[in-house]
Amino acid sequence: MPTIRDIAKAAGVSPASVSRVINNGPKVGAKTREKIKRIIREMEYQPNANAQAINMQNNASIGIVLADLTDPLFAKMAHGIEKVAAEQNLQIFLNSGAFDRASELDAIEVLLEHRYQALVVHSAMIDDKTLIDFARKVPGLVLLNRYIKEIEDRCIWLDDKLGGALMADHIVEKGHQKIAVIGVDGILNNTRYRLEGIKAQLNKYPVQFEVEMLEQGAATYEGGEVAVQNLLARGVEFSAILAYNDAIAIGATSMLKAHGLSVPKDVSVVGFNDLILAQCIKPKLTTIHNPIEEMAMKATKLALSLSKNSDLGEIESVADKHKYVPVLVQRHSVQEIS
Amino acid sequence: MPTIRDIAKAAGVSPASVSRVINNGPKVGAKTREKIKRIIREMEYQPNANAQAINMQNNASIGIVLADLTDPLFAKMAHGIEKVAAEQNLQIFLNSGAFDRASELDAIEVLLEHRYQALVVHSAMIDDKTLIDFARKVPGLVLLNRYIKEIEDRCIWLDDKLGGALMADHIVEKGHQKIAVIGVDGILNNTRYRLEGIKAQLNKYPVQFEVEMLEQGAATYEGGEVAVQNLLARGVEFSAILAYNDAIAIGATSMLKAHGLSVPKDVSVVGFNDLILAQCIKPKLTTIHNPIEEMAMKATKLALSLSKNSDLGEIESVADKHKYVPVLVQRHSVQEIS
DNA sequence: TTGAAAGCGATACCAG
DNA sequence: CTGGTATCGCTTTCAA
Repeated sequence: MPTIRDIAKAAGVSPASVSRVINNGPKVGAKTREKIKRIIREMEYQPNANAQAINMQNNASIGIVLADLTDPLFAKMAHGIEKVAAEQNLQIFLNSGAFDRASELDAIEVLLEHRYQALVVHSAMIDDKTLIDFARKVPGLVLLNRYIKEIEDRCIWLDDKLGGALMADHIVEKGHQKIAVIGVDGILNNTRYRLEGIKAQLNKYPVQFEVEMLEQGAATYEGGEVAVQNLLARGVEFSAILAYNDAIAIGATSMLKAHGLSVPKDVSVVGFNDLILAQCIKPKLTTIHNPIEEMAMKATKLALSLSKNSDLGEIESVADKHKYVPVLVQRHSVQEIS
Repeated sequence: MPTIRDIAKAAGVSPASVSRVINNGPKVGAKTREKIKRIIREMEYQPNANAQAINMQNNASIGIVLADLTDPLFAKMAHGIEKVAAEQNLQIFLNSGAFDRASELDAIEVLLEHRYQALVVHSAMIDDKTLIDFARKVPGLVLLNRYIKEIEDRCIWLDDKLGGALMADHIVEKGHQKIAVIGVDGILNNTRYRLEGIKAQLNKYPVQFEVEMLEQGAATYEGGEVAVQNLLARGVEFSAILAYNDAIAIGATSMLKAHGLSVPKDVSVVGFNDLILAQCIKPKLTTIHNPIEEMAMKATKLALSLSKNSDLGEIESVADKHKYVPVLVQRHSVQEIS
């Protein structure tokens, strides 16, 4: 693999000139430039990005950490990030954490060791304190889909509480009183906030939320199945289910059917996220739209601008610009009852 | 950000010793080692991976290029790669191509510039010739989900022709004669091979494949919808649909329903890939299982071993180890007719 | 066991 | 315009 010096030698110039050509710098004669370009092509020279990075004291591409590649929400996030990266002609380096604290930490650390200046982090398992430390240390680090008060100007998050309230509101308005909720295990705050939203909203009506109505499990199709199975096994009565996400909702639907219960006739179901999945099944799922792609784009832009210009004081209220609002999408999995 | 020299100074030793400690090298006294470690922790020193890479002439992590992050198959691939990366305690750097020749090329190029030695590439838009060139140049490059004869020892692929044959076989055995096929646009060979498999198998029966039975479109849910719409609009008669993938199959199913046609009563549908999606819908989709995760794991291991040991001659027949076989999964979207 | 010093591949300043 | 060269942060002989 030829180096810049090999090229220089072959072209009969100095490495300095070659470097100028590589970086489209000025101060190179037209013929010299052409000649160097030719040699570069002929020798199939490829600049060593590591050597470049070591000099420029930074890494131009943008680094991403995602909690879990198998989460379907991931595709939308990644897509959003990709969009703005493409716009700016930047590469993205993605390092996944596989839903495990140690590997999430590892992923961030590796990105830092490579000196990426703009970091978009979607962490599910790392505690607030550690993330705050990282954020303080790295000006271009932005947290996607997570809210931490102390560094809210570095977070892009969804108003999960509102999301929960939206679900509760809708289902109560449709006349439901016995409402089961399927949440997920883990330290994610999303689930906690959504639950809070649900409870708070329910309490505004003469509908109380009882703990036995809550089932926790995995955030997957299978998780939805077992949750319903447990609910049924425990003999709790319900005419509606509010699920933590679409996959759970769909798993729940399928298990209900297996038990002879039809959706929405016998049980209404509400999902969350509004992934494409929600529109593929019958009945089409009523769910909460999660603008995660926009959020990802925003996070990326923010990380990029912070990494370049760490002292650019934000004037506007952070909450206005960084908190995104979920909206209810009515489809056919909820039925009005008397 | 402290450098190795800062640490050395603070510890009153030479950078050489610090380097040895960082790399768990030998030849460092126990107390010296401890002292250095302490200082490293205190000063929050993080080695500069770029500087390391420049010296070691290579990049230990493994690089991945994926054609399109939004493809659901991607999650499974990524997961497979991730699994073996985690086993070996390696990081993965993913660079996505967004289904566009230029960005796929870019993605590979960037990875090469960073001197990643092990590369797993899932390219959909780059032509054979270019990929062959890359493969010749980079010993640790492996093509996932693609077959190129000239470099078949560097490819991990699915027997798409067999996949097509499996579909055809099953549907004909169930008594179908009028069989529509939904393929996809683009230069992917998968679709071509599957189609060949379908045709070849059909021809073994007294069932001819007619061009008007073929519809091409996007490899998505929406693609399936419009394909069915076109089929119907063109007035072609069919009792079965073989789809390029599950998403298309599901989109097709939904559009059929919209036209008052029920699956599998009026029309049988067969998908491809066997993603989780296939089991979430009603009726559960009969499809071809695609062992993409295993394939991804194999590709990763291969890339890793090639990058380390480029002259390790493979003894076994490549085709036996690199060609994966699809298998039919019968569920409920196909009905026997007389 | 330790340190001095020569690279690794590229950039950029300073002369010419 | 062009070239020499110090430098970036780290690894790795080679001596001591």
